[in-house]
Amino acid sequence: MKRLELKKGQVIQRKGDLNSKVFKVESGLLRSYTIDEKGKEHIYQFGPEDWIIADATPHNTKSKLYIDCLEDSVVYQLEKNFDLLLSESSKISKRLEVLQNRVIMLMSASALERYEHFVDTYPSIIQRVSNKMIASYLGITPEALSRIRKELSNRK
Amino acid sequence: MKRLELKKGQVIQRKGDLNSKVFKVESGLLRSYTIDEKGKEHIYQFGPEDWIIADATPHNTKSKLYIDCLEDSVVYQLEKNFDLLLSESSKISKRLEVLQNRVIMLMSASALERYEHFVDTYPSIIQRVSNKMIASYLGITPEALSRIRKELSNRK
DNA sequence: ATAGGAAATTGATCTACATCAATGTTTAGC
DNA sequence: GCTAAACATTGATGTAGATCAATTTCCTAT
Repeated sequence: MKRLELKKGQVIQRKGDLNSKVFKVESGLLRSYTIDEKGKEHIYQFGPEDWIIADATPHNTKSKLYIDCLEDSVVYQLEKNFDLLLSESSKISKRLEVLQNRVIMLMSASALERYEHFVDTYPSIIQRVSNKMIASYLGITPEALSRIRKELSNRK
Repeated sequence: MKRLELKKGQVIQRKGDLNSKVFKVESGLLRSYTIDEKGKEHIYQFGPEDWIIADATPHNTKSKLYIDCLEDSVVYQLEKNFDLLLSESSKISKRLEVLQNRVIMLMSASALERYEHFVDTYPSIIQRVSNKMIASYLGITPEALSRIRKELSNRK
């Protein structure tokens, strides 16, 4: 269990890397994301303090996600030995819950609804990342997000 | 760990039920799904033999998913005591992997690409469920799926 | 075998969001 | 404090997939 002090912008895992690590965030903010064939980024998860960030592809196969730091961060790097992870069982069930909600939102909610849900669920993250990144997490373009935000501010 | 023999169509968990069970499929086929405000179904997961189906909302809160049987099935019902689940650690990592792929596909792939991916990944399920259900899993309408299938058959 | 109901298909139209392009506004480094 | 680059906003236009409606095909139960 290695302690890492990381700088904003630092990439700690690349798509295609052998996937054997799990990162536990002590402070700061990480994110995991993919880049598709058109070069577009899709943020899969934000990882603020106390969250776990990892690629879920099988142990020691090529990872599908990049992981980098959105803020200066301190993280613990664990070998992706599931025994360790499993000792954090409440974190796992939390993770499954978050993922389930994410899939349900992506399948059934409009971009506006997904944004409202995101704001309600992760109010602390909103302040810390760009709208471009929030758009990427929601699966929409920054332009679409800008219009949604305008629409919401007009309502009040 | 209770053994249940279930008939096709039987609903074993409803949205709003107290969520404390995990189902392990011995034979047959289950599915979990939500119903949105417009009454539209969105299939979250198929559960063929040897899969685990559960709602990931926290233990003993109201579940967000319905679970029912698409075929006559035999399942083991476990209390959602994560110790038990955790003893199945490879299943958990598999589940996380599947979920990760699902989110990535939903965010970044077209309906056609998602369908091709589904066919490649779950060839055995295609034969066993209606196109309507596959559409629901992919997050599209049956009409859209019908057009995609037509397009694919024309290519050959 | 047959009737009733679900599922699938097809066409016409609509709409949410993407894309492209231009302009304004922050932010970070020297 | 200035400059360059990244980010955000706005407008115009395009498009994938939704919706609605009408058949047609397939099941299932009697």
